[in-house]
Amino acid sequence: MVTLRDVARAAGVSLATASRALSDAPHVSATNREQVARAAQSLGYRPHPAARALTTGSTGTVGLVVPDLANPFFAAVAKGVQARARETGREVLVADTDEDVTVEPDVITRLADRVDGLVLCSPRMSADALGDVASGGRVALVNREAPGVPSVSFDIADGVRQALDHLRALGHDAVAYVGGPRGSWSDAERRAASSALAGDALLDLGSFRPTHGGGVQAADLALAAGATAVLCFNDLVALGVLARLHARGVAIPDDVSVVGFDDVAAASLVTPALTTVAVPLARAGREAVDLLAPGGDAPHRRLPVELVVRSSTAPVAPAADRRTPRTTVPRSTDPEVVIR
Amino acid sequence: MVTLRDVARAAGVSLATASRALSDAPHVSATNREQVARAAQSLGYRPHPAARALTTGSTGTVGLVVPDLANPFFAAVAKGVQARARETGREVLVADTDEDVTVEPDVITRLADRVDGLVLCSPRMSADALGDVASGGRVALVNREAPGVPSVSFDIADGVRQALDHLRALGHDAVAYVGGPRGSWSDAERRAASSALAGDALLDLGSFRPTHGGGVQAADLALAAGATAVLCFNDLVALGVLARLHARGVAIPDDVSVVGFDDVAAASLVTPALTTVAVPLARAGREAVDLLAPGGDAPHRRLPVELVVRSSTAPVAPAADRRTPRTTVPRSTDPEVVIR
DNA sequence: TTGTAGGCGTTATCAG
DNA sequence: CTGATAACGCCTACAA
Repeated sequence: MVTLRDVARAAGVSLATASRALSDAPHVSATNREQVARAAQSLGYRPHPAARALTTGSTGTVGLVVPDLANPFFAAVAKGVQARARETGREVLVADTDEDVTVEPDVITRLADRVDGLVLCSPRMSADALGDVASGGRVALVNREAPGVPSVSFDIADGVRQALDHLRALGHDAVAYVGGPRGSWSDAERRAASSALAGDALLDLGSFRPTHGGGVQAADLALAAGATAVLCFNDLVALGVLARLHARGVAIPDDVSVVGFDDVAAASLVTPALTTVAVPLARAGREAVDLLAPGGDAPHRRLPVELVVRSSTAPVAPAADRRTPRTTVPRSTDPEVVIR
Repeated sequence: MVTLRDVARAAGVSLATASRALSDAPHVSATNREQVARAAQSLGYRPHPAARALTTGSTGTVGLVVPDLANPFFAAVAKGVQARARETGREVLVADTDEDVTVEPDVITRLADRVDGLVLCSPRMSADALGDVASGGRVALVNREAPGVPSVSFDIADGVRQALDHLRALGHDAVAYVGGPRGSWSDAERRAASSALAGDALLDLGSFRPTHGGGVQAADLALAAGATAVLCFNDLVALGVLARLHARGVAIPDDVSVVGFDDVAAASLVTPALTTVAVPLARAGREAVDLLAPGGDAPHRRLPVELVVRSSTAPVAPAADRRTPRTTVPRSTDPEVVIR
């Protein structure tokens, strides 16, 4: 391995001068600066990260904690974090909690010592615990807000409003809400917004796992409740609703309209393409790493969202025109079912 | 910050003893060992990673380079890497090349100095370049093989065989292959296998981008070629094929059968559910981090794959029964289209 | 078994 | 402007 010592020797200067030259600090003659640069170049010198970290106290890496890397929502945020970190010359250390709240503190501590700052995406832990963590060093939240901790979240209330306005404009008066996990910050936001906007007009179907399966489960409830439109916690759930409604013989969007949240890649690829509230995931990731910079207080950035209307929503059909859902649904592994 | 020095002082022993005690090295009296442990515990001592790295030369982190974190294939591998690293007490530093071959070397060098080992997933760079990189330190490949470099890949040939056998058993004789990117190692594997197995009986549709869009494009070609079954480079492509065939009014699996590769999550959620070759992605990630251990030579592990038959494949229909594809396809944003 | 001391590669402080 | 030199926190011969 080639050290700064080697470079200094090759350039015929002292260690100190070499160091200053390379970190283009002031007080270095132009000639020396160049000598050193040349020597470093030709020797292929690369500063030792650990040594640098030891003296400066800065590691040049940011940490990222997500519940599940395989979830497209978090993957998108991770891409943003990664991209911004790279642009600013930092590396990113990721940790996946596997959706397990109880490991969050452990994961965070393990990472904390190795990074300059920590981006916590959708942490499930309590606001208090979050406060403690944040007091230990620079932390930024994504898709979660907590007092005293910088965060970048989304204007969920506005997203709900856009979705509801859209549905109302199409004539839907019986719209159901498929909730996300209890205790989830972003579900609370959606609920608060929707009840403020629609009040009792909204059929609350309850809380579901934020997965395809959760949507399947919710779809039957929506049907039983006589909903003509369904607003879902996220796209994965919406996809599950779509699949189940289809299996039960209800036409989308003719018989019922479905709206998702997030605008994950799959939303636009599915048939019918999903109407959903697009959320700037990657941008959130990028901004979060910028919030890690020591700048002053704890800003709460709220990114704008936008309803993208695709094919899963349409004007309400008169009740008489709606097919009645099948009560028996064929096994999904049976090829016969899936003909369309 | 609490250092080893503090712990030693609190325990009433020297630095060296404290160090030995904590790394449970031999030659430490039981009492001292316990004293130190207690002190460390109560002070909340955590060894400084950089300092440790500086002396030991080992960072306790593994690097992971993937083309695209948002691609479910790579996300699954990343989860495996992450899980295994965590189990073995290491952290993972990820880098996303954004599918850009030209940045691979740069990304790799930047990471190399900060990690004990590097997992390269589906690198696009040349075998030679790969060899150079690997010579610089411990490297393991995933979904790619190169002489002299440890790797874990998949038994692609067997996957192709299983898919082709399945299709043949269903009576398909006109099966088309939708290829992946030129120069891709795994596409080369598929091609080699399929031509060895089916020879001219297989209609080679050419190379396509390994995305939904690539599949859309390929679908029309498959129709024009009169294929009754389509084998795709991966699931994303297969999903594109499905969507396009559907849009053109051809029934799946009645009119044409479609097979994917990878068994990404979306494959089982879509309607009709996709028949595909399941590949142990997470396991590959895990095994790759195990290959990073200094053990001897350069093993090439080849993981078994398995065809999972779902609803996108069925026996060939007599030609007379097949609908003729639409020649005009409605805009995908038109809700009318997507009724099913 | 224990402690002392040197060194890992850098940066930063201080005299020159 | 430059060069010794002292940290940074930890590990590990080596000596006691």
